[in-house]
Amino acid sequence: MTAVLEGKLADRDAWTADRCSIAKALDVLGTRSSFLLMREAFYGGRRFDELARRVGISEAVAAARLKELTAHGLLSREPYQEPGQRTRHEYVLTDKGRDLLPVALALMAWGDKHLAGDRGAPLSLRHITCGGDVAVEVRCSNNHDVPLDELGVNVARRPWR
Amino acid sequence: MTAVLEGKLADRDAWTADRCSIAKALDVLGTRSSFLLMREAFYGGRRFDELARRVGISEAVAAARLKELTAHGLLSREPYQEPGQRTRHEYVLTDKGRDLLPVALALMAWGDKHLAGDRGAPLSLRHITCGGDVAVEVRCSNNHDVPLDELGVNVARRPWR
DNA sequence: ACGCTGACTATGGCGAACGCAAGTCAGATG
DNA sequence: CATCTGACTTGCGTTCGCCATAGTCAGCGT
Repeated sequence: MTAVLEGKLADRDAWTADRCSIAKALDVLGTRSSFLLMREAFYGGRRFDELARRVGISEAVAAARLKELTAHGLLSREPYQEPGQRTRHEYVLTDKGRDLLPVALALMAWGDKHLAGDRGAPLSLRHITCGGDVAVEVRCSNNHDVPLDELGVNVARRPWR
Repeated sequence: MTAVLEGKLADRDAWTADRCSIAKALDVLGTRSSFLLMREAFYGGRRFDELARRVGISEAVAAARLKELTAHGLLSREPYQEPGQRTRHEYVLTDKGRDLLPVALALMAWGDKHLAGDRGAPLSLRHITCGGDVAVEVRCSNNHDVPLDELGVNVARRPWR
């Protein structure tokens, strides 16, 4: 019960996953603290010490991770000023960072299902404009739910250039 | 532009994400090598040295990670025997491991979009029973696509007990 | 000019993750 | 019985991620 490797991929010894996007993504989000900082950004966290505190990491680590995340373009460091306060910087989600939402929610859903204790999932998600429950789904363009054994993996055709 | 924290969650100082399922999931899948081993399992990898080689990690690390992944119930270690060969063990996906598919595909999609080089996404996915392209989507029960700013986050009601 | 505060930086130390190289072990084959 | 091979284990050294503590720095308010 695995994915179906099609075309050239069928011969498992004829290729390696060296350009794998999963591996590249893990290089960017390699650490627990990076990912949890993104979680806080989704929840609206913006200020340095707030992010560090909520994630539960030291300020030194927060500084290092935030530097990486901004360097990779997941967050951007923007100046802001509260009245009567001096200019400071806040960390806001970029489009690239926002696109991680399905990853975060998929991970949350998996944890809710398989790791939550007796008390079940701590949070629930709903679509505020219609009230419906929210889930992450693997779907095809004909709107079928796609289980692993119906997932075909191919070498992508080279985009025209 | 963030998620909408509703109910008790609205006061960001009144709670911490201490039971967060994302954090728990990251504790299990904390390392790059763990996750890449799961990727290989999705692709059908089963044997020890095959998994280690394809992920590109040393056998020592592979042994340690596979032990963790089986302990956490994402893989199970099953005996098998090829004709004329002695009994060996292979690592096969459990339901719990298979449920990580949305996470893996979401991560792949993100990497494809934001990290792939000039040559674009290396792999493409299709639904083998209908031919449609496959994607990971954040959807509500009324089938709307849910962007971050329409995502409401609430404290889950305690399941009855 | 001085203090205060938020946002970092610096230093030291620890354990975890990893690679490399070498060693072990079980059992089918000859 | 000796060999061979896949599946590990062991040992060593390095790097990484992290914490704790302490220090720096900028600029607003007084």
